[in-house]
Amino acid sequence: MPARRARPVPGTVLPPEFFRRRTDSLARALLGKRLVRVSRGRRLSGLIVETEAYLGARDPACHTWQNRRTERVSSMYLAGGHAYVYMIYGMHHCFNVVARGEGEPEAVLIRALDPDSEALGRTDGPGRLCRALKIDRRLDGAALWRAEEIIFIEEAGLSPRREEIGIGPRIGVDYAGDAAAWPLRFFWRGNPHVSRKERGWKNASPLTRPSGPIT
DNA sequence: AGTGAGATGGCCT
DNA sequence: GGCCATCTCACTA
Repeated sequence: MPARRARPVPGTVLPPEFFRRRTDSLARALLGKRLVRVSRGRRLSGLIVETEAYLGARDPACHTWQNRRTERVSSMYLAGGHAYVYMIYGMHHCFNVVARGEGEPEAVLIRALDPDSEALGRTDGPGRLCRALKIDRRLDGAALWRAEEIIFIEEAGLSPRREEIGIGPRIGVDYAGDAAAWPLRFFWRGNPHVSRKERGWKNASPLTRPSGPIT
C-alpha cells in the first residue's frame, strides 16, 4: 500500500512546524484554517479566507524591509508560529502570523475570516477582524500553537481546491512600488467575506513561479 | 459602484 | 513632521 498523508483532523491545533516554511506557501496554506480567540470564556472564531504574505528584508512593503529591527517589529524576528500585532492609523489593529524561522522576519497578514457565528459581526478586512476577535497589541508575540492559549489556529477539515484559490496584488501598499504588485495576496474565491474591491483574481498558479524576489 | 475625506496615534527619519 | 499592511460615512451617478 502506498503511504498516504493522513487526512487533517478537524480541531487539531496547528503545530509550530506548520508555520516554519516559505511565507507565500504559508499564506496559501492558511486558507480554510480556523482562527480561534478565547476571550472572557467565549470562543470567537472563523475560517481564514484572505491572507497576504510579507517577505521581510527584501520586501519594501514589509515592516522589516532591509532588516529594520525596531521595538514594534521585534516579534517578527521570533520563530514561525508567533503573532505579530500592530496598530495602524491610530485606531485599527492588524493580526499577522510569523513565518519561517527565528531571525527571518516574515509574516502573513490575516485579512478576512468567514465567521463561525453571526454574532461575531463583520470579519472582512484586517481592522474589523481584530475588532471582532478582540485582538490588540497585548497579543503581540503570543505563541499560536497551544489550544490552552488565548489565541490559536486549528485544522477545520476544509481546504480550497487549487482552482478555488485566487491570487492578486497586495492591498494598501502602493508606496512600495513594484512590490505592491507581487502576487502575494491569497483568497478563497467566491467567499462573500473577501471584500469586493479585493476580488480581482487570477487562478492559483504554482508557487514555483519565476523566482525573483518571491523566494 | 466608485470616489474622497476625516479620524487618530504610534512609529520612524 | 509625515506617513501609514484601515474603516466609515457622505456624496455622486
